[in-house]
Amino acid sequence: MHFELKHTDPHSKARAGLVHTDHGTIETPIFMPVGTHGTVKGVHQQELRDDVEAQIILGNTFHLYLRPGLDVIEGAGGLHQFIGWERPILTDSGGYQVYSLATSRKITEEGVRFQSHHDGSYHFFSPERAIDIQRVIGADIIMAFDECTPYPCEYDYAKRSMHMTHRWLKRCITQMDSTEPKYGYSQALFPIVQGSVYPDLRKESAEFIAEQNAVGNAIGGLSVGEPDEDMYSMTDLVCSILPTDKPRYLMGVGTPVNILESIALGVDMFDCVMPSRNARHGMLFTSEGTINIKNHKWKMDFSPLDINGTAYVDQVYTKAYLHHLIKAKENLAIQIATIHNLAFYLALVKEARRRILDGTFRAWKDEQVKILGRRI
RNA sequence: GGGAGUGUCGCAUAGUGGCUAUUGCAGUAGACUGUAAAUCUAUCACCGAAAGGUAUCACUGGUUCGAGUCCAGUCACUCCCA
Repeated sequence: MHFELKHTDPHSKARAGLVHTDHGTIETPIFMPVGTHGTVKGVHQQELRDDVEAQIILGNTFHLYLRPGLDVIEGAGGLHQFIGWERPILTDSGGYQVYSLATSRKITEEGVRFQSHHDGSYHFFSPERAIDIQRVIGADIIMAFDECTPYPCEYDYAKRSMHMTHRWLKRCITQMDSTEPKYGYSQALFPIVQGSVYPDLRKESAEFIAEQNAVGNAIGGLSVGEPDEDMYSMTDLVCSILPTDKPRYLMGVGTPVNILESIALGVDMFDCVMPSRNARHGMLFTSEGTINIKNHKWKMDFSPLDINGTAYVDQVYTKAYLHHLIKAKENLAIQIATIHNLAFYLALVKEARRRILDGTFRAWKDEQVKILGRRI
C-alpha cells in the first residue's frame, strides 16, 4: 500500500490523494462504511459498490474472530472471498472493544481479556494475537491494537494508557515484520495516536507514531463523547505532526459536519457507524439537513428522499413512502435508509475531493457546514 | 322466555379489600460517532412549558376506616338452553 498526495488546499489544510492497495485505489478524502460482522448491515455488496459507491469497507477483528471464527474465514480464503467484496477492506483491531466492552474486559500490559457476549467464554487479545488474527482475516489495512480511552479520562490514566498503546504498537510492528500475508496481497499496519484531550499527550503520541514511519497513521480515542471543539483541536494538533506524505485516518468520525471540518484539518480517511446505524433508527442525513423519517411530519410528504441525492433510492422513493415502511417495520426501510445515508456520505467526500482539487473547498465547506448541521 | 359469564387509559392485558392501577402493542418525541445497537430512553386519562393539579376501572346506589375488587339494580356485549 502507498499513498499519493495529489493536492493540498491553499485555503485550508485539506488534501486530496490516492491510497493504492492490491485491491484497488481509494480516492481520498474517503468515508469507509462499517461492516463489523462482514456485512454493512442491510446492504448487498452489489449495492455497496454500485449505489453507495463505497471504495473500502471496515470489518472488525473482535467480532469476526468470535463469529464465524478464524477457521471459517481462512477456509474461505480470507474475508474478501468470504463476503464477496473485491475492493479494499480495513479491519479494526479490537481496540475499540477495549473501550465499548469496558464492563466485560480486563486490561494488563500483556493484553486484554474479553468475555464473549455470545457465550460468556473468555478470550485473550494481545498485540501479537491481534496482528495474527488480522493476517487471517486478510484486510488490506490492519490496525494496531490499542486502548481507546473513554471520555472523560483522567490525565494520569490517559498518559499511562497512551504509553501502553505505544508499547503495544512496537509489539504489533515486530509481529507484522515477522509474519507474512496469507493470501498473496500486501497488508499495511496503521498505528494509532492516543492521548485523550490533553494537548501534551497528543503531541507526544503523534511524535511517537510519526517516528514509526508507517505507511498510514490513525487518530483514535476521539468521538467518544468529548465536545466537538476538543475533537477538532486534537485533530488539528495531531495532523500538524503526522507526516504529510502518509494518509491520516480519523477513527470513528462522525457526523457530516465533523467530517467536513476534519477534512479541512488534514484528515484523509474516516469511518463511522452513524450513517448505517442511524439509518436503521430512522435518521437520514440529507443535502438539506438531518431528518427523522419516523416523525409524523413526513407522513404526507411525497417529495423525493433527497432532492439533490445521487443515489437511485433518493429519486425513486418519497419521504412518505419511507416513513410508511419504517413505521410498518418493513425490512426495505432499513435497506433504503442505509443506502441513502451511506451514498450521501460517499457523495459528500467525493464532492469535497472535487472541491479540494479545483480550489473551492474552503468556501463550499463553510456553506455546507451550516446546511448539514440543520435539523429539519 | 330461562341460565351463565364479561365490562379496566386507542387495542390487548394484570389486578379478588390497603399507599402513585400492571404490562405489551399502537401512538408522540429524543438519543446514537474505530457497531454487544433493525437498539435504547422518555412520554403516553384530562389541564399545564414545567413544577404541579384534577380525575378514573360501563352506570347508579350500597357495605366498609378504606372498593377496580364485595353486594344490589340498570345498561351493553358474549355464550348456553328453549
